[in-house]
Amino acid sequence: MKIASFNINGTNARLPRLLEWLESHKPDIACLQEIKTISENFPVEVFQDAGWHCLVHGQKGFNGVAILSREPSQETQRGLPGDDTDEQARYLEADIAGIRVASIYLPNGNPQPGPKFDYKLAWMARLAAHAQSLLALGSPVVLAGDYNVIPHDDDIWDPRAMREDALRQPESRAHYQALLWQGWTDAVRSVHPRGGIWTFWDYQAGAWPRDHGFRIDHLLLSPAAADRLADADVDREIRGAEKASDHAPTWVSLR
DNA sequence: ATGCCTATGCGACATAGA
Repeated sequence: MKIASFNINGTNARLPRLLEWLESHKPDIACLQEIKTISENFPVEVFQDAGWHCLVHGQKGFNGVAILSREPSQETQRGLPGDDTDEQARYLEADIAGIRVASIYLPNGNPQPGPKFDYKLAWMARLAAHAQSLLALGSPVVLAGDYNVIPHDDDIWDPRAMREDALRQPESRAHYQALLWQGWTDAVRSVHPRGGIWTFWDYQAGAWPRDHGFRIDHLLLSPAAADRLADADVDREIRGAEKASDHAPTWVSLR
């Protein structure tokens, strides 16, 4: 059972690349972020014709998450609980083949300090509260998404880079670490404990050819899911394609 | 010290991303 997280940076701009990756790398479940479209305009028929079940939580212009799966999905949550005034489409959750799976697009938080950074930290606190309730299920849960957090200095090509950025602030890292202390396993970190794995390369300044990347896309496993961990990695070659997203697909394989 | 790119929206530049 291969579960992937992929920030596609725009559905319509990425559709051919996305379909190629689904066909060639064969995830069973693909959690998508930044679909950048309202749900009505997500090309559900295209994916259904290719054999995928679709759940979509979109909004106009920005954000938006979706879950594609080979087996049928039962939606369990749309939008992150804890703030009825939050209208940003950043969380979608479903039961698929006996596994609870979430697609997460955590707020970027720049510029910091400021209201966007405050929103990010508040969102992470809400995520922690909901994640705690998911752990109480005792069943396999995978929280897959773009967390917009660089967890460690060895998760970036140069620890001095991004120093003032919301993605590597101590507060952002502390909220991420709090999730791990709840009992979640960072799948890629577990398989590659020495770091040096990137999931994002900026479009600017030749970041991809220079391999100036960092790791912000994560798959967190509940204990029952971590017991089944077989492998985890990044499909980094996808980043080198024409019209690629600035993120690469990141995945975990469960027994 | 700054901008470098890319995608979207009723668009001819602004906003957001990370």
